[in-house]
Amino acid sequence: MSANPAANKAAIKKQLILKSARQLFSEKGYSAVTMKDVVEACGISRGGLYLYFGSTHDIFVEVMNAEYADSNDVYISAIMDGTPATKIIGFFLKEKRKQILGDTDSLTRATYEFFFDHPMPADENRLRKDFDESVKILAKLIEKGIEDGDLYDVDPQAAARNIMFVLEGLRISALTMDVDQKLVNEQLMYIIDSLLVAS
Amino acid sequence: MSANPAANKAAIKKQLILKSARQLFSEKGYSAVTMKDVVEACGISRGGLYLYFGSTHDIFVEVMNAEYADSNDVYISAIMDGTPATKIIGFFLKEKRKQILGDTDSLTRATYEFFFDHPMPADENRLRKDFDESVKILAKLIEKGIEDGDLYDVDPQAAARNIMFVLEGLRISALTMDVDQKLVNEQLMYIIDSLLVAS
Amino acid sequence: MSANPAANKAAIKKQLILKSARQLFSEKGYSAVTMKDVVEACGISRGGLYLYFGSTHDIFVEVMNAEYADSNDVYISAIMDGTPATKIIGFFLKEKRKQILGDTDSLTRATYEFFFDHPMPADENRLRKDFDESVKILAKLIEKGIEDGDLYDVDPQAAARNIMFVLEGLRISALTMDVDQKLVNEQLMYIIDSLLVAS
Amino acid sequence: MSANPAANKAAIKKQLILKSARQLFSEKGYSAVTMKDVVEACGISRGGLYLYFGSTHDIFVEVMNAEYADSNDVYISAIMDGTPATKIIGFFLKEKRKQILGDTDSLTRATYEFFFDHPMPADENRLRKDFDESVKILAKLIEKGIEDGDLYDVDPQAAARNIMFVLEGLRISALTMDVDQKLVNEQLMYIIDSLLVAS
DNA sequence: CATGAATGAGAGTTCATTCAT
DNA sequence: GATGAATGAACTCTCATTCAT
Repeated sequence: MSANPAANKAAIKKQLILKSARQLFSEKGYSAVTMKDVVEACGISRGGLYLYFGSTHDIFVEVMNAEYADSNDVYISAIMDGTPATKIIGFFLKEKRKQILGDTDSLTRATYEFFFDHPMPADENRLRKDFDESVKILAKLIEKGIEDGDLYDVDPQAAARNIMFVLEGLRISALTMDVDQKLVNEQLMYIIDSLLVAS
Repeated sequence: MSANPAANKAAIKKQLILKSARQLFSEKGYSAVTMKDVVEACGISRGGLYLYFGSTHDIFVEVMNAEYADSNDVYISAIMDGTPATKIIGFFLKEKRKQILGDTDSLTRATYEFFFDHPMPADENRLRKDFDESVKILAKLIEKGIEDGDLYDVDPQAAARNIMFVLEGLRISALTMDVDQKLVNEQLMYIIDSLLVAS
Repeated sequence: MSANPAANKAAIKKQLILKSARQLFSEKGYSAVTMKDVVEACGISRGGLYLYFGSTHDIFVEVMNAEYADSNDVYISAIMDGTPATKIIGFFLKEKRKQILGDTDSLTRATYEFFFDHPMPADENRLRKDFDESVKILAKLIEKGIEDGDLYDVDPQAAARNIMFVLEGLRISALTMDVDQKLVNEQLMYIIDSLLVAS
Repeated sequence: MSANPAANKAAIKKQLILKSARQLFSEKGYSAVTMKDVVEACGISRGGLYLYFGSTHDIFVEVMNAEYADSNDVYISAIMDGTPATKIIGFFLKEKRKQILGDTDSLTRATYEFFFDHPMPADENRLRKDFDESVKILAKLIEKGIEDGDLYDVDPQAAARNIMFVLEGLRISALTMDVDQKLVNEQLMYIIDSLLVAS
């Protein structure tokens, strides 16, 4: 298929680097990872790495781009399928809960560190893009839920953002404050209770 | 006047170091600050710094301890004074808002970085202690507000934690996601609206 | 010619380092030699040295291993050749005498210092191994000398060790006590006189 | 008695320093001991130490002078008392044996290190002076032993030096080569056997 | 005299980055 | 393209030595 096998080989090598680097970033965060670490982790030569990436910054940008790729399509589909909005919101929160608690192997810490070091305006900011994407979907779900009479009549946008900020708060707290499962569960319950019309 | 002028002088020097270091931490975060940076910032000699602190870790711990000292007494007093709970909550949120937005000169980023590197159980964790302290006060205020008939009858503890997680979410987002004043305002409004009994 | 030129080059570099380091150790002893000294002595870069050796300890171990390599084979051969034991013992002592007196360029001091700092059990101890090796050969020579009727009938083992301790005593004394050639000669004579059957 | 109590106080302080320093030298050798070590060991002030000694070199010289003070008088007395020379030689060797094996708390290593760093001609050399002193006494004892018909008719001087070099060899070997009690005993026996006329 | 804070030189070590092969 | 040896800057930490009090 490929007209340029060499380019292909390069792409494969790049993927190898990114995979090893991702592992490192998830273990040590962003700033603690050195080019040397990456070289050792992927068994490539020192000079070789520089053919593909000039810095850990460049590597992380690509790792991050690969990471945050359209993981929200599933909720869109569910709406289309006619699944009740309340149920989908439940799924959504459960998914986020998993991310918050099972933080092994996640890039959360590295991503925060990266944006500490490289502040970026909202429209170029991967973290923000992801946040806004989730807000959009959540708002849509809440809107649907209100239409269905299952949820209180709140401002869907503001409510969605509110939920997302709580989740963001839980996420950073899980990384820094020894926040445990119980607290996360309580908050998810609280969120749902605030929205759900008592039946 | 002093019974021990030498100890006093040492204390003054320590304060000088802590002050310079605080500045650095607020500018560059925790892990980017080196002992060399501190030395240069406070104009003392290389070896001199080591007389007082053995590592940036040690310095930061002291900076942090000095920072998070009893900043919540004011709300307790206000309750005693008979100020309406709703009004105090307003003050409380306005204060947090200032911290979230005016993040120049704050240790937020450094503190997060520090706890990334040094995970600590809740009972030794300055960040968590501060969080819990705020929760306690907020819960008390909400309870009072409910008694006064100004607030909906929610679980004060969970509600307080919910608010704090939103604030925490706003805080990390302000540092990493280019979250602006408008969004913060919106969220504070949303919080208040969720609690306040329509008059 | 070489199947692995890169490894070869590395080996050459290592040899260069070891040669410069050996010079330093022989001049300054073991503990006074710093990594910086070695770097400057062999004209490579600071970081470069660390590619090959992690510490002066590591360097010295290799220097020492290279040094004390099978220097005693010659006596074995001589025995085989049928040279009289008494004559070989004479050679042996003359050789030791040269080492004791011409102590420029020797590792004696550095070796002593090294074992001061790194006490090692007999079976891992290069110095001891060398000592024991010499004892073995000397004992064999003495045994032969007794058989030939040239030497008194002493315990060859104990006598060999006795000679070696005298030599060791002369060695440390030459380094620390300004022991001169005359004294060394006297002692070698004394040793020989003690063994040799008067003809 | 003292006309100058101040000078006395100074002398006491000096003794305190020397005592602490001696301990250090016996533990860590000569060159590893720093002025800082001494300051900490004797609880004196940093500047205070410099009032008495300008360097570890100066301290060690005094420690050494105090150490090697006329410890051989006892043998002289014994000769006068009419104790048989052979018996006194036995005592002498037993004493040396104790020094060689029980090397805790001894300055042997430090002394060797010191003379590595500061080679000194025989007539200013404490170690050599001590050696020669022992030789003198031993020679006298051997001479007496020969007169008494207990010892073979050897050159007392050379024999005495021979014994001393064996002892010196055992001493350095005990420090560097894991030489044990058995070997030391063997050598002392060998020495005695070489001298003693079979009865 | 005595103190101990302060200085600054110097050693160890790690890595980003380059470059000859 | 790919390699990995080599460089040198940067940082950590320790001490001998001085000096104001």
